[in-house]
Parts: sequence; C-alpha cells; structure tokens
Amino acid sequence: MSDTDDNKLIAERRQKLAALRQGTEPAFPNDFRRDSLAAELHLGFDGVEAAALEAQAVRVRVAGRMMLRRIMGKASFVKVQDSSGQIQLFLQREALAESYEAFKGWDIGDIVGAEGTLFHTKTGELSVRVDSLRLLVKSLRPLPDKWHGLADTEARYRQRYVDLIMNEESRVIFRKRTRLIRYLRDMLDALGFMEVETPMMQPIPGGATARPFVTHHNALDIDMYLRIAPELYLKRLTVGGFERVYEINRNFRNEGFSTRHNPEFTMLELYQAYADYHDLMDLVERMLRGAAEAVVGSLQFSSQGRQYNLSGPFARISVEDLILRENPDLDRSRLRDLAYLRAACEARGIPWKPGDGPGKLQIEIFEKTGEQTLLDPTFVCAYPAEVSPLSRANDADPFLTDRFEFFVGGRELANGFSELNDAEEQAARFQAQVARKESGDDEAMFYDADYVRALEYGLPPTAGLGVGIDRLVMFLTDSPSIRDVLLFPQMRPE
RNA sequence: GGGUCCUUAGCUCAGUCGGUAGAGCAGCUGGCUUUUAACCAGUUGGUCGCGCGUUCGAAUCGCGCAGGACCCA
Repeated sequence: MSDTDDNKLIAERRQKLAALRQGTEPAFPNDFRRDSLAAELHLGFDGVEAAALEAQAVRVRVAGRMMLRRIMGKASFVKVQDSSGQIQLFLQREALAESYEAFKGWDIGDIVGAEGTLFHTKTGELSVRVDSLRLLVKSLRPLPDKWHGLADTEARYRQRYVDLIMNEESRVIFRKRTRLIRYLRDMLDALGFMEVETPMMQPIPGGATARPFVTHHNALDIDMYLRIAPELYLKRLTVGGFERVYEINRNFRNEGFSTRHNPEFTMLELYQAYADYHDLMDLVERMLRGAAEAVVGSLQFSSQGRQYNLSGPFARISVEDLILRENPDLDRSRLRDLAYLRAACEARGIPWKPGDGPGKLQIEIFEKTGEQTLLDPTFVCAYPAEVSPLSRANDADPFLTDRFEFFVGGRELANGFSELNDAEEQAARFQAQVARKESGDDEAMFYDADYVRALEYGLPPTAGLGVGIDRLVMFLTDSPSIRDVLLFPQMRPE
C-alpha cells in the first residue's frame, strides 16, 4: 500500500512529466478557463435533436479528469469528469494535428481542458467535437480499475480523494451530508436562532458524561480538554440574552471506534428560551421531516433494509413504560426499588456497580432490552434525574426529569430536555457527580463553578436539544457505518 | 477488550493435495476516423502484509506482530 518508492507505472508518468518540463509551455498551466459543466450540458442539450444541435454549433469549453480513453487510430473518445459529472470528448487527428499525437501519450487520471462544438454521436451520446485540447495537469499515479473502481474499504477511507474520484455513491453521500447541514441552518435561521461558536478547548469539560481528550496549553502550563459537548457554554449565552442559539460543530470523546462511533463527531445543539421539552419534540418531528425531504426527497424511504415513513406522528413513550413493555415480568410498583432492579439486572446478565442507583439501573435495563426495538421514530421520555444532571426535574415526580431521547432504526439520534435553571439544585447535582467521580467513575461530570455562577444570574426557562449529525446522515443515506459519512474517519496511523 | 474473517501486480480478483505465481483492467509496442467495460495482435510488471518456525521445499501449514472488515462487550 505504501509505494513511496515508485513502481514502473509511476516512473513512466514521471518521465512524461519530465518531458513536459522540457517544453516551452508551463508543465502546470493555470490559464485555462472553462465555461460549462458536464451536467449543465447534458441538461441543456441531451434532448436536442442531432441535426438541430449541429445547426446551432454550440461552442463549449470543458475541463476535468480523463476517466476513460478509447483510441481508434485517427480518432478517439474520452470521458472527462468534472464536479458535476462526465462528458464525452470526440477527438480527431484531422482537427487537432500535433496535439492529437501528444494526447495519445497522456494517461487516464490526467486533467485536461478542451474546447469544441457539441454534437450527438451516432449512438446518441452528447459529446464535444474537440478542436483544441490541452493537458492541464499530469497525474503521476494510476487510478483504480475503470470497471471495478476502488473497493477496498481501508483504501477508501485512508485515500478518500481516490474514493471520491472513483465512486459516485461516495460523492452522493457527502453532497447529501452538506445538503442536510444547509437545511438545518436554513430551518433554524428561519426560526430566529442565532448560530454561534463556543470553545473547543475547555479547562473543564462539561455538558455530557464521557471521557475527554486531554491536551496541554504551554503558555498557561495547564491541561485543557477537547470539548465533549458545547452545552454549558451555549446556556451561558442564553443567560446573556441570546434566547435562541445553536451550534453545529465537532465534539470529541476519548472512546474506541466502531461502525457507530468516531472519536470526533458532529453535533447540532440548540437552546430555546421560554420553551420546554414538548416544544422540542415537536421541533424534532418537523426537523426530521424537513431533513428527509431535503436529503432523500421523500418522507418514505428505506434504510438498512427497513422501510420508514416519517409522515405520521412519532411515537412517545416513557422510559418506565418502555421497560415494562419489553420486560412484562417486571412489577411497575417496584421499578424504583434498588434491590429489585439489581435482581432484574442480574436476571438479564446486566452488570451493576455499587454506586448505581435505581435511575441508572433503569437506564441499563432500557438500553439492554428496549433500545434495539425502537425502529420506527420514537421519543422516549421521562428520564431519571440520576442520569440527567443538567435536566429540569419533573414538577409532579422529582425522580424524573423533563427529558426525552429520540430513536430511529434502533439508534439514538437526539437528546433534549427542559433545562435545569435552578442554580442551587444544579450545584447540588454537580456535587453528586463529583462524588461519583471520586468513587472511580471517570465519565462523571466535573463541578463547573462558573456555570453555576451564570445560573445564579438567572437562566430563562429554556429547552435544549442535541442531534447527532453523523447518525442522522447514516440514517438518511442508508449507510451502515459512520465511516461512510465522515470524509476522513479516524484510522490507526499507517 | 473478546470472537470470526481478510491482506497475492497500480486496481479487481484466482491460485487445487505444500513443488518457487496467474487472469481481467491499467501500462508499453503495433493496427484501427462514431466508441460505450471499444476491439485485434504482441508485451512489461510480484518483498504473495511483516517476522519467526515446521519442511528437502511455504502464497499455501503453525506461532507472533501490524493493518482492515464484521459481530459481541
């Protein structure tokens, strides 16, 4: 795979480049200007009848990478690929003279510029009858097989540039990803949200329970953490009076990788003052429908072999109801009884730790027995306060918080809640997290004194939402692995 | 972290029972003025992931390591 020492194919191309350097023209010219993209030409002229097209004598300048050559003596066909697609060139020695002979020495992968007139070949393919042809960039490395392309997954991830050259499906996924993010920004901007940027490097990593990456600031001589979430900063902004804010950016979590996890991943987080978690569930429904329309073009589509229809209302069920639905042997009246829950975990082979309270054990049982069953879009509501240190407690039942997570395809896609804006209670919850950390839970939260100070100034009643963008892209593009939706997924160094 | 599988030419892949490696594409030479994976003839190209071992002999068997894929935690 590493071929720094040139093989024969590369050596031949280097020799061709060396010959170009000997010429009077620049080997890497940058004065060619195109006026047409392949897709525009197909859109505009595929349907024009051949004789009419000849009569119009449409002049075009196109440029791109040579993907295919068919040389038939004194005439040749070439497929050129630009950012929009491919267009065929028809080259004749008669029309090109010495540049035709030069062309025969060029290679697939070279970048060329061509000028000529549009026409339909006798098999009906729109093509450019070229009367001027230039080599713009000599490519030194051979491209993969024109028919099989680049199939090796490792090479596709490590050399994404080759993957993008060769695989249309891959290009489509990343265009859809961009379209999704564009849609989200447009939607939130239209709702009066303000996009902001908050620190990626934080002295206290907060807003989630996860192991952070540590780095070091030399001038300050202190350790800093790559953020695990922007949450606490965004809520500081809400305290400051930015009542609708959002950020779409990277979070970092020091965990292994899998088909569902990458150490850096993209989240949308938003905060809306004078709203609660019910409002955000409604927002998520609208957001998912809009995203599906924007990316898939329909509310009905299949993903990972399953059919989805996002047009109906999404199901809503509480954590405890879901546990009982999937574990009918359990007794609702004892669902918050620690000893009972420990026994229930043991019966299901779920390990528990001495520090785990009933809320934590409920979530363990839910994740083990309920999560995979959530295929159709579903809001799971009423999470225990014990596992929700930043959420507002439910007024009627303080064991619970006004929180939901959104699931589809058996995967968690979003997490939202009414924000805890009682500074004193937040201080107490941080204390409880610190106690967990001291008893060995390295995912427990730090005490963030400045965040508590901010709350003491008064956070408006606010609801907050986080959406995992990578997982949403996976769902909407029918991708089995998070690596298929990250341009440069994390890999072990070569 | 555990299990299963994979790694052979630039790419996609064969390789039988252990007997020192093959195809297609790409490349090179020649032919061919409307091709569609163009075609025809000839031809170059290999640290069989790396290391150690078994063996007269290893791409092939064993062990270790590296990287990757999938499943599980």
